[in-house]
Amino acid sequence: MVCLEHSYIKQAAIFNALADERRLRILGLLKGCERCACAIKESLDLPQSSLSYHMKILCDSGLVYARREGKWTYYSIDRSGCLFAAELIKTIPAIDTDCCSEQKEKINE
Amino acid sequence: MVCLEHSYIKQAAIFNALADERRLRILGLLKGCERCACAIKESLDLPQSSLSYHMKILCDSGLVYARREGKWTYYSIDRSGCLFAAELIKTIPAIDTDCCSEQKEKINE
DNA sequence: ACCTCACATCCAAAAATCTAGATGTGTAGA
DNA sequence: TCTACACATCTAGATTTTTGGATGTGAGGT
Repeated sequence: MVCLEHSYIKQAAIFNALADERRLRILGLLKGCERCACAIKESLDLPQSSLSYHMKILCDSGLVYARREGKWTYYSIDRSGCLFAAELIKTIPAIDTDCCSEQKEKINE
Repeated sequence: MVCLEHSYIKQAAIFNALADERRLRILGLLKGCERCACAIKESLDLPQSSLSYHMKILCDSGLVYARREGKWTYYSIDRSGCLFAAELIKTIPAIDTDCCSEQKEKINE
């Protein structure tokens, strides 16, 4: 059983990685295909250092996986990280609500 | 069919609302039960104006619903907003990947 | 009408994030 | 070993976000 209380900071890091238009665009580019930094850089038209900055945020959050091959770095979606993120967000709407049942009774009055 | 390309900004706003430890904590408090601002304020030990600021971000993102009753404002999870967010994040891991099939063939060589 | 309460909004300062040029690091080829 | 390349990291400045006290607003209560 995971203690959500102590993982809010980690959760926030994941959502923060998703909270940027360019990073979402990068994730879109990585859908299904590994790409090297230079390819992403050209697609998004970003300075190299800026791309590197955003890639680091995505990798640190666990959403993206980086693989070094010679001079190139290939990035790809980290499936397990993304599945974790999807699980996280599923817990938020709280479709199955058990707390505050007394309040529900109030509403039903 | 939704054009994801043009909705990255809206998506980013939703994830941005989730990209903060305190806001996640607030969503945790709201799981299943409506709460008034003062209750949340006491749980999180935040100045009133600061709480109001975070509640506005959550409401603007569509994740939380605010209801006025007399002097009090009651907040609750906006289920449809959260379901939309869950749908969004589901599209990111790209479990079903169709693009770049030529690259997959390369890998299989 | 006046007061208080619950909350929203304003505002200036503080903190965090982002940008992009400069520099550093590791790899590969000559 | 020298050079070029691909990318990471550093850095200072720009921009954005957050904070929290002050103030505004609307709903009761007296």
